[in-house]
Amino acid sequence: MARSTGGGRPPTLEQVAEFAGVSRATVSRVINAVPTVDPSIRENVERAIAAIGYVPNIAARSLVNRRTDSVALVISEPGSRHYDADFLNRIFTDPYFGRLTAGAQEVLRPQGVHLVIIPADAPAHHQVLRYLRQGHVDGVLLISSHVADPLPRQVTDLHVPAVLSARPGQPIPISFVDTDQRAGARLAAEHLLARGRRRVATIAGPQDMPAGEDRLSGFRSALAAHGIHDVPAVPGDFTQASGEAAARDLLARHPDVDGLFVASDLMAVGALRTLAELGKRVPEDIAVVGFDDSSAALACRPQLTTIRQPVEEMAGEMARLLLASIREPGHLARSVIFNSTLVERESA
Amino acid sequence: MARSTGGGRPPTLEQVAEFAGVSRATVSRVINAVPTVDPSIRENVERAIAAIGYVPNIAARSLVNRRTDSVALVISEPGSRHYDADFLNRIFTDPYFGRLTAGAQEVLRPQGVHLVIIPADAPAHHQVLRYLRQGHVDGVLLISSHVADPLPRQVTDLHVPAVLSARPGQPIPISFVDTDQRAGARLAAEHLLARGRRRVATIAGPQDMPAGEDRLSGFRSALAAHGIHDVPAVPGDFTQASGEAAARDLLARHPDVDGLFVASDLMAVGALRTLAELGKRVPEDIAVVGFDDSSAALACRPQLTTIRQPVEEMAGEMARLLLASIREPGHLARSVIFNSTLVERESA
DNA sequence: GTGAAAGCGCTAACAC
DNA sequence: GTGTTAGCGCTTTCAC
Repeated sequence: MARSTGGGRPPTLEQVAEFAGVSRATVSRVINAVPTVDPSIRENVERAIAAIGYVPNIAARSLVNRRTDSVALVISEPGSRHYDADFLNRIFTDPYFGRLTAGAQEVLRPQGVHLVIIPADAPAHHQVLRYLRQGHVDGVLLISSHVADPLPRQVTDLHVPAVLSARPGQPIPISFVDTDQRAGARLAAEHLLARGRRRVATIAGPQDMPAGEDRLSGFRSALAAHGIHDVPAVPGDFTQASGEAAARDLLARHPDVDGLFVASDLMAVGALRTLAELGKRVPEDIAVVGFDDSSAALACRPQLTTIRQPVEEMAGEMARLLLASIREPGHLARSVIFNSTLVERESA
Repeated sequence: MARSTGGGRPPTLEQVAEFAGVSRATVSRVINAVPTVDPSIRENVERAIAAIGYVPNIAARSLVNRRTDSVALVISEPGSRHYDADFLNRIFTDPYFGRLTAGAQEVLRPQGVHLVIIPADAPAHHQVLRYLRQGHVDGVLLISSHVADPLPRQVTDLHVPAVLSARPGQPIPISFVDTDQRAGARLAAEHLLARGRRRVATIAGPQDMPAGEDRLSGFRSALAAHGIHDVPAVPGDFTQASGEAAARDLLARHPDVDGLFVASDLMAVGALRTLAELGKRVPEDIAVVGFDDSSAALACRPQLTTIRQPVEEMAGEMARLLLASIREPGHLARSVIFNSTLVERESA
């Protein structure tokens, strides 16, 4: 690490040893909390460390350890149709990623493991893979939601420990965490039916994402089980703007819809805006059910009835799985599926 | 780096040398693009690298180089009154950070420098400082907006190259980039006046942030220059929800306001929502000017007239300053101030 | 133009 | 319980 001031290099373990009048090995033991060190010597060394302001050099340490005590949260986007800026705007505009980060931090931080976030749109994939191969981090939490995203496979080919945030689009041997998306969509369908809605429709997610597919097919099959077979669907891309446009489109073609399932809260917020413009009352004229239970669900009017995914818990589990596979090489790929629940608020 | 599969360690430079029938030094020269290598040998070595799938071990390299070719974008939040989750929700809900990242990436990526994002709320400050001291990165782009944030000073004390995203709350010797906040606020004031508004008010930013202070004082002093001295102000915290509440508060106390300057677009979007609920037409009844020109300004109705900060360019400049101070140790702290401009849309 | 050799700062056997 | 020693994988003088 270059120092812009101070000229001198940072203190080394060697200097601490000299200062404390012990060997390097002993200092190393103190730093690594090896129990077999005489308490008085330990204390002596700790004083020396404090006096000198010593901090272990991570490069030297990880050269021998092969550990960096840090992991990356890589947010992948395979699409090439978006510019960098659009992608980043989407990330930093969707509360989902904040929840993910919070959940992961919760288990990583107490373990002293650093978390760094890396956005990876298609043009950056190469650089991100290089970052991972170079060994900057011990493992990766990979957020990838497109069926065609090549990154999950490329990351596993690197033999870097990794955990995926959702069922992989293609079958690859990698640990992942997910919710039962179809079951969540079924909850939404049944809630709308219970509210007496029969002319139901949906604003779906992108059909090139497993989550988008599953929520749509789950919704439809739940309705089919109740004899409702004709369910209009308009796809969005999980952004608020797309929800707004999709709702406009949907209502133009099916003005009599009285129940609406929207595959993400952000899109639902957009839909709510369109409905307000069209003079539709929610839930009286149209009941709306969202998906995620993100912060957006509470921030809008009326507040959204939605399908809650326990995102924080899921991210925590991802982190736990990752730590396990870092610490026990040879660890088998494992997957954990969470349940989603219906949160009833004002919109349905 | 632990490998979860494959058992074997990644190939080393030594193996490449053996494979190519040259010395380690030569392979190293090829990798580091040292010009004085015989072209045929170079090619030979490159073939060996490709055949073996060699990637330099970053720990070994940076142990001697003291470079990691990566920098951190640290987003700091000194407040202890917020939970982790609130902070992360704020970050991943405010388009500002995406623009910052995009702007920095634009200059870092072509240089082969990795960028990692690290959210740092108060309880994490200690861990982040440790991360920086350990030398995981060569420098840091520090996003800090609170006057009382101790992180900027702590980071400079580490002697890690750093660039701040705004004028530091306390004077410390650190490079920074900023816009002339007062001048921006003046543009807003003059625009409202030019629109014939005289009963103007403002929803200000937090007064413990220089940006919040400057936008308020700049707005007031511009109006004072035109003989308007009584300017109601209600503070928010730059979030949409706070803008909504502040507008409600403001209008309750000053129902006759006809011009409103809101210190961030996100708050302005919230204010717009309140105004709509109150049946106020924008801009007919109340003209509204935002600040930032974020993506939110375009996504709302009516679209926001706002003060544009060239955030991407600013972040790019931060990255350039940082690279300079990494590459030329002893580099003096430097600051760059950008101009803001008024973007006229529908709301004023 | 290329190779030999000496570290970079740390950890982990292995002796004592 | 502590010290000695041999590397970890790479870069970089310094000879040749």
